[in-house]
Amino acid sequence: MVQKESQAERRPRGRPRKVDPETALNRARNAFWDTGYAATSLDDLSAATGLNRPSLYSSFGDKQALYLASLKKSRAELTGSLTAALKPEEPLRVALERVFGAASLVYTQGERAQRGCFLIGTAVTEAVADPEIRGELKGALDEIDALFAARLARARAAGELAPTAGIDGLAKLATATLNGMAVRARAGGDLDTVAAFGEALVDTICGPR
Amino acid sequence: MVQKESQAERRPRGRPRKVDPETALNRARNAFWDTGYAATSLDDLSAATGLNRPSLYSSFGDKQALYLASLKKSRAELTGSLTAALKPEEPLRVALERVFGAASLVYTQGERAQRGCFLIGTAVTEAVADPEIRGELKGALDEIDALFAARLARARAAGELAPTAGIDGLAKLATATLNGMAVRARAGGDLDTVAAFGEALVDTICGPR
DNA sequence: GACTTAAAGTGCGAAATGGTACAAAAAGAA
DNA sequence: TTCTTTTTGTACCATTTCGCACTTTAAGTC
Repeated sequence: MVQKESQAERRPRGRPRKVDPETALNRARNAFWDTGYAATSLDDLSAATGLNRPSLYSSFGDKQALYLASLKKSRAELTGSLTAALKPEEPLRVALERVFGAASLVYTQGERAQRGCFLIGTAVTEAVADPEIRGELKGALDEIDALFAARLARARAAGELAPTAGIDGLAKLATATLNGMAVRARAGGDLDTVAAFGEALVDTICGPR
Repeated sequence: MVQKESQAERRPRGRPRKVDPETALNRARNAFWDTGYAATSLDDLSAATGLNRPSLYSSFGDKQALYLASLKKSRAELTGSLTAALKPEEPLRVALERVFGAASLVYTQGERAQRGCFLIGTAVTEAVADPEIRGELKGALDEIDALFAARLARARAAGELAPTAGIDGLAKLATATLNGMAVRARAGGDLDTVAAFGEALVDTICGPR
């Protein structure tokens, strides 16, 4: 039988949660984002989320499961916002500038220090030893390649790019540029330094302004 | 007084080393390369080098010092081979193809799995929490930018590039491409996949073949 | 052969880490 | 009020980890 939810704040049965799983996951992800998977202890995660270890376990499983949930969420957010930012109703240059401008801002934010992209900053190191993380990372990167390629193909069809433009190659260059920006942000490069990568790529694809 | 070394294999005073520091450092670096700084324990390093923990300590200091030595060595090797590969006597395309071809090969090698670039695979994660690692990483990246930029400026002066070409931007794109290739390799991308990034960049800079 | 030097090897200890068993608490349901 | 349900909180355990004190070994030197 389907339960009817007359009101959204219908309380479940037992003791109420101290913090809802969504924000707990966000906080845990922030902890991983700062220090990486291996260097982030369960005590760190407990302090970051406000949940003690047993509560973390009952909500997310062990440390690796919690990290994988963070990783999948980041991947979903990333591809989602990229899809939205690349919307085809605008000129290619506008879309690309929005993508790389937004990336510059996000990558150079952070309380402790600039953190770059979650995937680049945390999953890349773990990918060699953990096949599941590796697969998730590869899936995300391939997806980003495909999103750029689709948008570039559309631009070429609209006459914004030369008919001979190598769509797949340019798309890979766009993904690599995002990667390079994330790396540079974590290395401490300031906003202008990071943004310069995006501008260089946009100029390369769309021609100098 | 300067000590005269009549023969190169002049033995020092005490018990001979089981393994010379150079190869020990290489082996330790390999261990870090696979699993990253945080996830590589002193026992792992001991097993990898063949030295027990006290010997590691007396030779290199603590774990962080050993890692920093690995990092600095990798940086030196990287900039050194990049300088050599970019030698100006050849056409720009040849030099760039050698750089990115060699990177593809190196990045997709590894016993456990493909390991990419040492800096990207290990230092990027640690850079946020460790200012010393961050500084070393930033120094390496800026140096790579500068090496590419110098070579591109020379090519432009030689008429291989348009006089209007944005040297600094293209150099940053080249560095970002290397970063992206390292990321992709660690994500499990095969040699052709990784090499495609380099080819896309070379075509972009030098024009399609 | 006795002495010195420098490295290897053994073993310990304090702390941190991942994980869990079990009790206490906070809510709704009967 | 009593019972059920679900989460929180406490305490604990086994293992790992980093680091070091101390002994032993292998060489050269006198």
